Amino acid sequence: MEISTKYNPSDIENKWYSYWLENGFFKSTPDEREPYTVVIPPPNVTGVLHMGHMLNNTIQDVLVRKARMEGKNACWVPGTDHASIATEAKVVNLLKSQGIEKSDLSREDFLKHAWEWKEKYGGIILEQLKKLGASCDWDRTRFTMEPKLSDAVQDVFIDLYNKGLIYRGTRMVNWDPQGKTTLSDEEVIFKELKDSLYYIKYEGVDFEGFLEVATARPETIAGDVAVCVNPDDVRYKHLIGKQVLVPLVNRKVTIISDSYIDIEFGTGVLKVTPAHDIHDYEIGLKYNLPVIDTLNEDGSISDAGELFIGMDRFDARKEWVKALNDKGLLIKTEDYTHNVGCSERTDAVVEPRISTQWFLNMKAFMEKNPQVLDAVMNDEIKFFPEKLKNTYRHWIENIRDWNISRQLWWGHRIPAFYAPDGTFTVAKDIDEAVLQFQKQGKEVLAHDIRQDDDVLDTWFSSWLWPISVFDGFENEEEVAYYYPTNDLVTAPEIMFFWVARMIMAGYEYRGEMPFKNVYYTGIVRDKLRRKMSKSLGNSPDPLDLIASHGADSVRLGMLLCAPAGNDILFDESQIEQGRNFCNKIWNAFRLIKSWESETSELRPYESETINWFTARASEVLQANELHFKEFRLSNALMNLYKLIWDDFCSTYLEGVKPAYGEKISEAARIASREFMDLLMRAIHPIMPFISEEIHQNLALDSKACVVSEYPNLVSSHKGDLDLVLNAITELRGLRAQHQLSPKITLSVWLKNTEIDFVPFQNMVAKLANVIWQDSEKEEGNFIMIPLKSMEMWVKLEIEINKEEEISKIEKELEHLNGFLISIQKKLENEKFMSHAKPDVIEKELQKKADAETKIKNLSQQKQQLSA
RNA sequence: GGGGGCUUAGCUCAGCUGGUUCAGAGCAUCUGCCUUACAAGCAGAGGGUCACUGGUUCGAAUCCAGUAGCCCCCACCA
Repeated sequence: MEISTKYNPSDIENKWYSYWLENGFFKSTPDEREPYTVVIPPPNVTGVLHMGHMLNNTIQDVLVRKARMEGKNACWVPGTDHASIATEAKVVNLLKSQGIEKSDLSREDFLKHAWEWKEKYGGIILEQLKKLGASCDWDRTRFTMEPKLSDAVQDVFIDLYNKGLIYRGTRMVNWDPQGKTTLSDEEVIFKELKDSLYYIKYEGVDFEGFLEVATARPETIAGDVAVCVNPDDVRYKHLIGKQVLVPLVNRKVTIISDSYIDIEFGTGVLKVTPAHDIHDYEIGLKYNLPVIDTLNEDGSISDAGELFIGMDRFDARKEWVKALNDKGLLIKTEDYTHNVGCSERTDAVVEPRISTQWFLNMKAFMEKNPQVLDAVMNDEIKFFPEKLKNTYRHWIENIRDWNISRQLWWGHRIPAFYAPDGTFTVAKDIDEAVLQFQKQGKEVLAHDIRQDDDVLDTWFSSWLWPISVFDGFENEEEVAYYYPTNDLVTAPEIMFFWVARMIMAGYEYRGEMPFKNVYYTGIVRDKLRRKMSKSLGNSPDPLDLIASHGADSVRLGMLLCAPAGNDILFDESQIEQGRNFCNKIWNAFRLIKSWESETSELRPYESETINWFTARASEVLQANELHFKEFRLSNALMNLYKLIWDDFCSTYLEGVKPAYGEKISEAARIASREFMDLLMRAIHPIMPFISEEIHQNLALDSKACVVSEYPNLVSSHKGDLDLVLNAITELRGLRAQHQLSPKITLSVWLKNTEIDFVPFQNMVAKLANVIWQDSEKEEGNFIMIPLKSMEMWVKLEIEINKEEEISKIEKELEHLNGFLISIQKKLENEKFMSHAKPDVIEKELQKKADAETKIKNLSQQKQQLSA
């Protein structure tokens, strides 16, 4: 049957993916083999595949597939994250579009809607990963909010509470007025905003005149409880202790002093608003000032705000400015650029807010688990790229308490229960809570008790992922085998959110690291270095790319330029390169497939070519082992790309290819099929589909490619073919240089042959289109090409410009002589001879000898031309 | 403000412990080819003061210091 000249991925990909699933090749159960484990960074359950996922999961798949082929028990655990705030926001929006407000729903009803959403959209992203070829053990798919994982989360919360590491406290926290929840410090992103700085009059009560206060937030003026100056500020020293009127609300507040105040900034006078600024809050605590919270949870002005009650904070700001101006209290307005914290999820400007929340005491935790930092610093857990170790250390060393409670419904509800008197206990369920209260001597019944309304930060479940996906909190069977996992592939931006915390949970609950290596991928950007995002519209849909070019092409395109930690500049042309490569492979396969053989022994050039390629392939495979170990996947890929395209297709196949009308020897045909298969196995982790197709088609063994052996060749016998290839390249170059049509046959003869060239003559004749002469042709124009110490003479059918040739040779001679002199100088240099290592000197001597030979050859050639 | 990193061909990047056959690769460009696997191909070619300035060394793209530009992380002065 005729095979198409183009590789057609779509049918092939579906066929083999189903085949792999049907045969259970991705399944893993503990056995006597060495485990190789990867847990997927669980994508948001409501998410869809974007380019970042593509990159990330392609890398994981490469690692997992290679390990599987190396005979390890490869286990890649997939799953999704409930993504508390992100999912809840989506559900809230969906309901809103149906005219339903979250506030109109009970917790139970809302959760019903949320689960419906999850059931409907939750599997999409995993289905998309299958299109990419991801070889996850799908039977192990987990979800962070499924019962077992939820149990683990609650148990851990209770355990940490009992250990005194989790506490409930009133602190200034980050408040997202849109999500109406607190956020951890990591969920706040600072963005540069252009605002105004307003200079406002605070009239003196018991002194003449006024103080000028600069603020960016006039809408919080109603929350002012003092103004503060630096005690050393000569402008205001005499006013300390006196009073001013808070504008518009006319509250009398005292002028206090604190060294925190920067004399240089603004007017050197700070309005103290403890409810709305972390530093003001601290000053308030220090001087025992009241707290007036002028904002509601949705960011509108509260009753305590007195003016513009109910208005949104940003509208209220404008109104305040207008009102201040009307009263003549606004002195001036300056443009002001500063950084403002925004919610990672909702992008709303975050408000500092005093609130009672649950916290994890990180300092105490770290003191208990010093390995969390040490293991990374001493490379027990290796980071790729290594430079991120510093970032990690800095964060750990400056770690602050982790706010783990969220005012949301979608998530793991905090297992804390409150008695009517306001005291609480932490317990697995309400019955246990009753028992605990009773132990404390409180007579409460179940219906008197109220569970905490809040849920836990999403990452409070994700940090258990490498343990909980193996049910490691309830039985040892699987976790003992699979844990610690091997490689984690993730983005640097979630190093603190997730990676660091998994390491923490790992040491706390397993006494061991959760993974041995962390590969941080870069961000996928477009050609203009902009981050690919939905909102910018510069991100292609990965599924479209797969549909039009094939998964293998997409995977190759992604990996071609994705060194660890470097951003990848994605361009569809890279995928075209992948597609071209697939075609190249495909056509090599077609060629081999088409060969008819005859039962003859290996011809000398066939056997030389086979030896040469064996050595080349072995060289590349050896080098790649190191590349893979160091996660230099793009290097490994490039090596394979060149091995297949240049060494196999351009050299090997052209070398053994029979001349027109002739047949290949059976032995060479078999060798070629074996090489083809070897290359397919080598490239399989990167391009699983085309390699499986060809491997199965060649049918050299009964195993599927996906579970066949990863090739490991050891051969260093390269033979003399390099010199021959050199000759071919020279001849082709000569032809191109003189614009000789490939149809013209050149006459060639050799002098001073140092190897037996005869076996290769046919090959050279075929690939460079030459005919061999037995002896010198004394007539006509000829040119000498040096091949090491050999000389190859070529008779040209055209007139050559002797002077041009001579000047070319002279130029080269000049260069070589310069080179020779520099080496000679070096060798005469006593310091070099005494300092340099023997092998370096040896090398230099060899260079010298080679240069001398070349010079000799060229001089001779020059002489010949001049004659 | 603190910390880290980057600067090598038009583009994206390799260059591990210093040694001028290490100045490289892929893509792009140019030239010639519809050669009986592949024009999504084949065969050739051009292209870089390795950011700048000093220093260490017999020898520096490679080590050190400073300068300039870019990037990332952390902090977040009203």
